[in-house]
Amino acid sequence: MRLSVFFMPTLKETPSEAQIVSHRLMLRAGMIRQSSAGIYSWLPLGFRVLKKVEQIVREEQDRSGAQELLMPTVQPAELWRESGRYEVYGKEMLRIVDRHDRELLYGPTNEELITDIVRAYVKSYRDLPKNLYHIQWKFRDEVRPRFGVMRGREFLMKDNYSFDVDAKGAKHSYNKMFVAYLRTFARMGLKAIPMRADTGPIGGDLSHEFIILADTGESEVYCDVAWFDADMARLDVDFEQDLEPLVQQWLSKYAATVEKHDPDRCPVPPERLRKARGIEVGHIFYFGTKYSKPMNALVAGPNGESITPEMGSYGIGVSRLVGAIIEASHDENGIIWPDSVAPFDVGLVNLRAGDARCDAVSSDIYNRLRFAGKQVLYDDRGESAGAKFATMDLIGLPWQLVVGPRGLKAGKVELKRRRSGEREELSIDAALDRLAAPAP
RNA sequence: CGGGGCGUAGCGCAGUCUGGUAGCGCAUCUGCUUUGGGAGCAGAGGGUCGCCAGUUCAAAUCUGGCCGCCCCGACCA
Repeated sequence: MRLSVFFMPTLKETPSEAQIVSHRLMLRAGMIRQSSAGIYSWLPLGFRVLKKVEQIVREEQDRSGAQELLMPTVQPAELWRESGRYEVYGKEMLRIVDRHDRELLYGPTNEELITDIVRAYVKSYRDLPKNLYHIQWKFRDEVRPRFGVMRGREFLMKDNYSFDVDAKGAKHSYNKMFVAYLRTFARMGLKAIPMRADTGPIGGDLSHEFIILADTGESEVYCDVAWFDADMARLDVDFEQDLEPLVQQWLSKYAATVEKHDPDRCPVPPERLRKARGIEVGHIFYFGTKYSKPMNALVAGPNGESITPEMGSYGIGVSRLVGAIIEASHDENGIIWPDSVAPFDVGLVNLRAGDARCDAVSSDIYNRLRFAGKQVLYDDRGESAGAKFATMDLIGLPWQLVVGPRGLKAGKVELKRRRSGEREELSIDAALDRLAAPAP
């Protein structure tokens, strides 16, 4: 993409409403635009990141054996009356009346809808287990939306729902998501710590929140110092094996949200315990028959008896993750995208747009990189060098490839790694080879 | 919902107290000169001062009502 035509309205100054760094940087980089409180448009740069985050979530869900479907944003009130949540949910749920005076709602979550689907078709214990998910926009009419996409009213969420014949099966489904979540966040370069969590109004007795430590986080948490240098490397596991030992191994390092932390019963000695703040990016629940029972979602058992499936639900805040990644990865000059979610792989900077040689070389590099499968943002504008570098640093692409007249005299270009700031003078071919290689 | 703040050009702000032709910086447009870390000069365009009433010869400015946004708290799969 040529920057001269790309719709990326960057700002030199920080809009006054933005309080935290991720919100400020998303506005300055032209990633989002607020439409009303807690509701945003995703502009091209931001949308590219959102789609990459979504795709990683999708791939790891699929890898775990979950199946993707898509449920609507608007749901009938009657399903929520069946579960009893229509009255309970309160003003946070956006309620709508259609032209026939039928009561609808904009879905804040989908337990009722998925349970309705499953009960319609799943009639035998042999059809279980099932784990179905979708990635869909949700609306929760938060009392006080804030922090940009971190606490919006409309937000993109991956939510899935497991149905098992018994508690043992449900625990396995839970563990599969636990491992899938560790993999998902690790791929985004995040350290998301699984913490014992309150189950809240969703009910149930087993729940973990995946939390990224950050001073701007809204959750108060306690954890073992061991987490601070824990390696969150990806786990290559067979999801069908017994995952309980692995999960327990991860849970052996203490971490809990403030609601679940009991100072008198904490297993971690005080000198090893840290109080911190964090951003919740995922939450998994096992809640048994809380929905299957009132909604009468029954399957036949081996002896013809009725079995009420054991359920769990598992959420990842996809749009929130975009902000959370920035909170976790930035410097004073701007965003530093992890390679896996960067909106482009390479920023190509033509320092002297209009100069025949610089234009020709830049254009050639641009094409060669694109044919090699790289996503390239080519700054072909006639701006000053300082403005170009500032823009590139702000939007935080993993690599910057700089073409300028001074370097070209020696046949060299400069390759800069955004994360480390390391710069190298290389021949054009060497620079292209370096970019073709897997990231360090 | 309680407390506080703000609303003036795309962004950041001054002007409001003390009523008298709507300003500054950045951004945008034109021209020339520039270009290795947010360039210079010259010129130009852009605002029903959130909305509605009221007071006044005259309202961005005073009064009342409404709307929106932000912050603290309560709230929060």
